[in-house]
Amino acid sequence: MPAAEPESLSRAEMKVMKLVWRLRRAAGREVVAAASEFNWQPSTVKTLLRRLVEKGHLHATRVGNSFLYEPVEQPVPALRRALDAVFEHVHDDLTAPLLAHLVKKSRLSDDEIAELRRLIDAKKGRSR
Amino acid sequence: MPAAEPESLSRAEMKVMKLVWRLRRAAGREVVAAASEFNWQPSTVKTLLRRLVEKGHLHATRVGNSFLYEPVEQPVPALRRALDAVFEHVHDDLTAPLLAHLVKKSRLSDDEIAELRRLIDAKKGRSR
DNA sequence: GCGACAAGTTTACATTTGTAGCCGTTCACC
DNA sequence: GGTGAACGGCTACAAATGTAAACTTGTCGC
Repeated sequence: MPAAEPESLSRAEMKVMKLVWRLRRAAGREVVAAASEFNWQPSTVKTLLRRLVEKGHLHATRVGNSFLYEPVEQPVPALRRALDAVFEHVHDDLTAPLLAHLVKKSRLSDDEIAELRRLIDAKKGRSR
Repeated sequence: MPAAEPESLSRAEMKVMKLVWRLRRAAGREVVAAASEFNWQPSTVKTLLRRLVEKGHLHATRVGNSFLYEPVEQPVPALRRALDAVFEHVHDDLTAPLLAHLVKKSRLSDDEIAELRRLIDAKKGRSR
């Protein structure tokens, strides 16, 4: 059987996932600290962490009296799905302006720029 | 005073907005028809349309016994915000793979490709 | 061993969201 | 002018979400 569709993340849950991804893995306390950025009370963060574990997005291992939380999924695939959702059901005509926007505001290294350019050139001729 | 932040769209509401954007403007009945794509009952669509009007995302004008719904905001700015939300709080390192993914799956015309390429080249040197 | 503190667990609760039924009004046609 | 099909309005309601206080328990220093 194929892996079950990952249960979808609410906005707040997504924010927590991003914190954990940024920390790569973290004790509850660290997530709470990082979440001060959103002005959330500790209990709020705890609730979100618990829900994320329930939904299978985080894996928690007991360490002493606290938990270490680790993302079950890596950020890139997860964010890719989130992006795909935005583009879903959107007419092709809108793709270019949106991509342009993202490219403009992105911060990329020269290598990344070169790679991206290669990808774009590869599309030529195969265009719509 | 600056325009109030547009109230955020729920997932279902976003789907309806995409339908209306696609139709450019539409009578309730047309949206209902288009929404068959999601297997929604007519009342469901009605509720969503009403909420979107309440939230100020759609403008409704009576025409005979029905309404004509028009998007208050154009799709590109709205979708841009949605995309920005995905990238928010995400480490720069992840940007390139995500952009690459989007570029790969995008369907672009040769002109659009050329334009995008110009944008990318413009970033060179100014990179991180 | 005891108390203070920290971490997790339980419970709470208003709001938003997803999903839809039913009712009243309005047209269009007979 | 009556009637039925359309259409919007009102109401509903369970589940998910955002937000957090209160409670419990484990731990570490004294």
